[in-house]
Amino acid sequence: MVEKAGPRRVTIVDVARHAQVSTTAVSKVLRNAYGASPAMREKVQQAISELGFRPSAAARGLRGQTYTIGVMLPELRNLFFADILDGITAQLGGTDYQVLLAPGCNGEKAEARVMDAMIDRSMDGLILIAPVSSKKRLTAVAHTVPTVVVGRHGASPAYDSVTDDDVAGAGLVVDHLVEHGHRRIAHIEHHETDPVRLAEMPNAQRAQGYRDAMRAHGLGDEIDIASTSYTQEGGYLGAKELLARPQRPTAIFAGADIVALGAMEAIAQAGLTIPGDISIVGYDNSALAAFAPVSLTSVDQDGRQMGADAARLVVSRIGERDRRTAQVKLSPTLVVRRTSAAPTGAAR
Amino acid sequence: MVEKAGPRRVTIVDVARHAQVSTTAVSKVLRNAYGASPAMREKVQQAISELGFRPSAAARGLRGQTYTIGVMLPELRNLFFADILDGITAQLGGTDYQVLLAPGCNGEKAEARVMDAMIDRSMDGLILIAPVSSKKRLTAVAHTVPTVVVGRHGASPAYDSVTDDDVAGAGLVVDHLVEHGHRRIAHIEHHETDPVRLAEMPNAQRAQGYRDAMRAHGLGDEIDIASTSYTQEGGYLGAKELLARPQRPTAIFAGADIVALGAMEAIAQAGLTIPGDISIVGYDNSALAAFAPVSLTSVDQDGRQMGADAARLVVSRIGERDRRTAQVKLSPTLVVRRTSAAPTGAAR
DNA sequence: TTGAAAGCGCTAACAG
DNA sequence: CTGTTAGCGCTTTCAA
Repeated sequence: MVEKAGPRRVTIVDVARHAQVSTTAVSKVLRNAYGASPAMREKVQQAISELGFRPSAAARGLRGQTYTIGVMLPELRNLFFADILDGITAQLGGTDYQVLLAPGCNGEKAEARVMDAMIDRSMDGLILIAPVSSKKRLTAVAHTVPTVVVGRHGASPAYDSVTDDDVAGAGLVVDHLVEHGHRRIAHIEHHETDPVRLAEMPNAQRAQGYRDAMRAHGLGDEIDIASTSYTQEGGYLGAKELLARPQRPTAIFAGADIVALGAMEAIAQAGLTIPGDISIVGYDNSALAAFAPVSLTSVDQDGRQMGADAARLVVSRIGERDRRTAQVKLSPTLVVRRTSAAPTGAAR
Repeated sequence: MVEKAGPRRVTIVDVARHAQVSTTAVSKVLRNAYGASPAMREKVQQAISELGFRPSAAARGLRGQTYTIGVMLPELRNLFFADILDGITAQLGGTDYQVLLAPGCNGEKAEARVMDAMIDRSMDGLILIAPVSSKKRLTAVAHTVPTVVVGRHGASPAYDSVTDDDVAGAGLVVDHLVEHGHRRIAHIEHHETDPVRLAEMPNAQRAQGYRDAMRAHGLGDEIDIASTSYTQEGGYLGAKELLARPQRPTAIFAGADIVALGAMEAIAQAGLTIPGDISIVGYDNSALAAFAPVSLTSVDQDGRQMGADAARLVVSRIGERDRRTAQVKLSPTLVVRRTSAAPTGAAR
């Protein structure tokens, strides 16, 4: 039998009556606010636990905070995002804040819908991970609610940002491959045309870092980019394209681990071996890259740290909305595994 | 410069004034409720879009619905859950409901915290994916808010449930391996002692299905189970244990894809090849299993369908809270890839 | 069909 | 330090 709806929820009024104090007192205890004697706190706490009272976030949201942080991320299948989330939840673990995330925010339209939904629900702060929305849109959102943007370059006066140095990361990859004697190093990038995003999105920065590093090594003529997307399919198609060149590359730098996986599929289909015939390096050092059967050389971004920084910043901004914005920039490292090695004589 | 907080949000009162009607009328239009003429609807809709009004979910939650469905799932790294989520969002795409999920709910304590958080936020319905909480707890939650439990066997009068036939899935695996001539087929299970969970959790059902199928093939004496956990590490340790047997198995049935990955690592470390020396089969057919370098034979559960069913049920229960509970049970299929084959003479 | 008015549970002025 | 009271933005009786 399903009950029609249990006994009415315990409210702050019930607690106040039970503790023989005013609702204000209860409210103050709830928020650890100033102006409540230890004795009063004690009494109220006891009443709260005796009645099993839990404050309604909806009601709180109408006046004050909801103690909710919204996290928007492009997709759940990218395991790197899970690291960021771990960092966020770890940082917020001891606080009263609850993290909620919205799935399926790929594309500008879906992002708008999600950001609106979070604002409608009176969330106290937003952490936007690798958003593709226009800067104008992000700025508008940040003016409405404390916001931290993760994984997008360029300082904003409206929101804090946490990024990894993608130019340096791409440089690490090229350096590593050149050290092993590679010269024909190709890159698979996420296609980008919008000028703002060309400057701000990590994918564009990685492509730029690749170009810079190639030139720094005197390999400007060898620059070869397949422009697809940061998906498994994009990696597959990009690698197909690169393998069809008259002189195929001896190494491919994929802009993301998932792209590297697609590329590995294409390479296997072409009957080539990794790293015998061709080396491949990814980006993100997601859990995937570490899996034994994959063992992908990749750039590590310390997603946990990025998440922790983002959480710290958003809480700080909730407390002080008009402090100047901060830009946190972390340094990547290269994790060498089995997919990269010196080119063989034949391929060379 | 960060603005102190933009101009006050547009409220239902502003809309009513602008459209020259009552707030009641606006509320009715918002909810598509009975009792508003087409002309009135028209006027109100226009005012809403002119002012860019968006209803506050916090305020709505105080009286009516919040149009929010909460999804709780054990972890983000299991890609199978992403499929379920896709099904949920696809099903809810056309409706007014917004899906929000809470990360990091591993363990009974974390689950309790998350379920409470969702109830505190007046969510209209909950979808709990593979929860480990006690049945009593789940029942209590379901009495408070419409709830659908996914991936847990056993009917409840309090909540609807969506499961996949795990006994049948395990049977498919054993059948497949036996057909290829395997006899020493081992299993890595998620350790379970709680009697209720032994009957309800998918992991226990899979182990049971494995035992049943082995006996059905007259291989009762060959039953060999390593009891660890459904994690990559659990797979690694489980495989190590199985490989150390005097007579090592020729095939391992891992209870989940992630477990299979850990096992593959242990197998590679032992200098054995897959499927030459040992076949391995996973469960979930997650995106991971399909990756070229992994190419894992696995049981497919159609997570999208499970998610869609769960979403449909929760919406239906929001509309009709005291209808009898439903149990949806889907049938799994086996996807054969490169990690399973006939045992070689030597190993046999 | 429409609107006035009374809350939902909580917070924040303000008074005592 | 404590309590009274007026809303927050919406939904929902209940009259008109």
